[in-house]
Amino acid sequence: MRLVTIHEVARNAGVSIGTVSKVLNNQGQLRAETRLRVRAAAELLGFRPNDLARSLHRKRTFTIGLVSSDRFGRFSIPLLEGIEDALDSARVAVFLCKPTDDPAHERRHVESLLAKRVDGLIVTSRRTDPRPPLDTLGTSVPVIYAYAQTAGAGATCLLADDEGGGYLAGRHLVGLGRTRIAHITGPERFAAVRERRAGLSRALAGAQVPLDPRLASTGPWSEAWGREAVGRLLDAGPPFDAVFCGSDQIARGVADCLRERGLNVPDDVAIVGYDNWEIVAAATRPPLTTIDPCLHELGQAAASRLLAMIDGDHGPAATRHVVRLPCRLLVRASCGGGSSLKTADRAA
Amino acid sequence: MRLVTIHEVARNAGVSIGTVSKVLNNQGQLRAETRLRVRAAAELLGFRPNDLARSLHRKRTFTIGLVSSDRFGRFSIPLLEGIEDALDSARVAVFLCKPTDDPAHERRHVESLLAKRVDGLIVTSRRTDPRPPLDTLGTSVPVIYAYAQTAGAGATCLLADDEGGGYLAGRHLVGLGRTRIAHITGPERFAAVRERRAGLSRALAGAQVPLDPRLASTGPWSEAWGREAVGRLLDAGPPFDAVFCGSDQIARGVADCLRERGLNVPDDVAIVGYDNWEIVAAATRPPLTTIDPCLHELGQAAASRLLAMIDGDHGPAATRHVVRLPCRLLVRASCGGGSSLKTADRAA
DNA sequence: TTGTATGCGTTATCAA
DNA sequence: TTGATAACGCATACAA
Repeated sequence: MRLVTIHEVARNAGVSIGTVSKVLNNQGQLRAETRLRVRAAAELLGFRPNDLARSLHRKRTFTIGLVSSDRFGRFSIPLLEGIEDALDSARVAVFLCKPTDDPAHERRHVESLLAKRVDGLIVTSRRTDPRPPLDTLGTSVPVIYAYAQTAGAGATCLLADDEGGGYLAGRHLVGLGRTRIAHITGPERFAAVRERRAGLSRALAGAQVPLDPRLASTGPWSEAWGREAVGRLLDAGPPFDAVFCGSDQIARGVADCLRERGLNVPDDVAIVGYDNWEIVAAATRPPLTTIDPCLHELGQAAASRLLAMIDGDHGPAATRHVVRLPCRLLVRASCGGGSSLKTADRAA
Repeated sequence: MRLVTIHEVARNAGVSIGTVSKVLNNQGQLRAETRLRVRAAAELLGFRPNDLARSLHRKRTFTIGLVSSDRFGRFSIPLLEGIEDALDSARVAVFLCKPTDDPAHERRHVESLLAKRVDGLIVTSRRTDPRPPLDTLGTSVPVIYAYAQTAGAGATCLLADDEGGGYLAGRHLVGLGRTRIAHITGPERFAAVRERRAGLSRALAGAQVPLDPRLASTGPWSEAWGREAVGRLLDAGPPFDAVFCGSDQIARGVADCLRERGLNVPDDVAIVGYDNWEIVAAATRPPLTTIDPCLHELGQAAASRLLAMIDGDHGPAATRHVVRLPCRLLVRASCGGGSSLKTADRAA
């Protein structure tokens, strides 16, 4: 597949390659007729410039690398789409790297991306807990952590505001008049678990609603855990009129168990989930009011920021820089009140 | 971030760039001592060859482009991972393109990928129904369709064997002694729906078990549809002792409804799902026996095949070439029998 | 055994 | 207004 070069266009148009280059890049002072002739030739021959040669000369490739620790999961998709969204309008392409938690493997990937002279790197993860800093092998490529965090100095990290998310959920529930709020969530070791709880606490404290520790339980991120935990509360715990769940999956388990025990959601118990994992949240009976971490926006923000860094705006240079992006409350039916499908509310 | 070039390595080692190149590529006849010295210099300076320059010279970039119609979905993830898997060992990187169903947009993406001189293209989709052929803009880059299909001549398409999947499900159910098998699936317009049904029919026919048309219903790909459809059958249909579902989501709805109506799965009714969407299939009560379309393997196969095409093996040249990859039956608890978690069975 | 020179496909700087 | 020509960073045939 021998591709046509600028030389052939030049010959065909009866000009020099310099002229062709100028025409194609809209530069210099050229006769209009010449421009037309060159364009015609390029069109005719199906000329498409070679970005390799181009990038070799300019100092940019208009590509970036995406390296993920952990594996791809459902969180990756909105993130990815957000990233592509922002990058696409800037006409930059992204190299995808199969995620892995093996440092040696990651290193090889970075090596390869660097060899391809990517303009920047985005690091993503499934978890929001700190990971070791990405080894950029002595280079100074701009790096941004999206939905990932590292303890390294000078790192720019974009995260969802878990504390704010917890706050939104709590405020919504107390606003609805609920006062006995249970909290069923994931393993304590997740930063997200602790932060969301902090947000919930803040909201309840602000409304003088107590947070009963007997109504809080941590366990696996699963439906089964949601069923089990709420079942235990029903059997042996103090009464409650709402449950804030650590994930939509847990919330789903909670909703199923409550229904099977003859309780009505939201009349007897209101539920707020987390993640806005559409396919689960919308299929739950009743559909879940949930906290949307806005991963698409997070991806966009990360990409935009990276582009800015590439363009020389190194921001607060060499300063650790963690940004928390606001979550959104998405109201469905599981809390009653607004049966409006898309009422949104931003964190303070 | 001025990167060190081969010239600086040469100067540092006191040799010419030609010598450096030879050392780094293990070519020519060089004194061992020279090799060592050059390697040391390269190491010291942190030299990493510029793939752009390299690719400009060789006729390969060791990159491929992934273009998807439709949007990313959960099917994309295993497919993607499979692709990366195979590509990674061949040290080729992949450009990801934000999926879209807009032809103009797609064209722009291809344009950009071609400019970057990708060695090949993989087209993926969410649906298995034919899509318009990818416009490669007059070039002859190798293209392969993975979990996607096109009517164009000379296209190589890799698909999951839906007919075989339906057959596996049917054979499993009749093997378990079920004789009144319902089929609740997605919209008729999906090729996958029709083919899986064909496979089911073949299996039942082979066992002289009738396929009662009153027990077949098509509708949306949703849990709600699963509940509704099986509910209707319970209310007004002929009796049945098994349900083959078009997706794990539908199967989940079916399982939930049956349980709520007081029926036991698998004792009263056995269920086979489709997709092996782990997070749904495993969380269902009881966990779903399901057909795994083996998307990871499909991705791997597509990538390997593309690599072969790139290496000059154009296969049955200019011949339409559709390959169906076998599905796998994954036994969990929803059919009873094997409570073994991972019994696998390949399609004939 | 090593160095020189040319090409890969562009862009950009000068001359003309 | 246009045309040579030198980078860009590397590979390689050929010369030394």
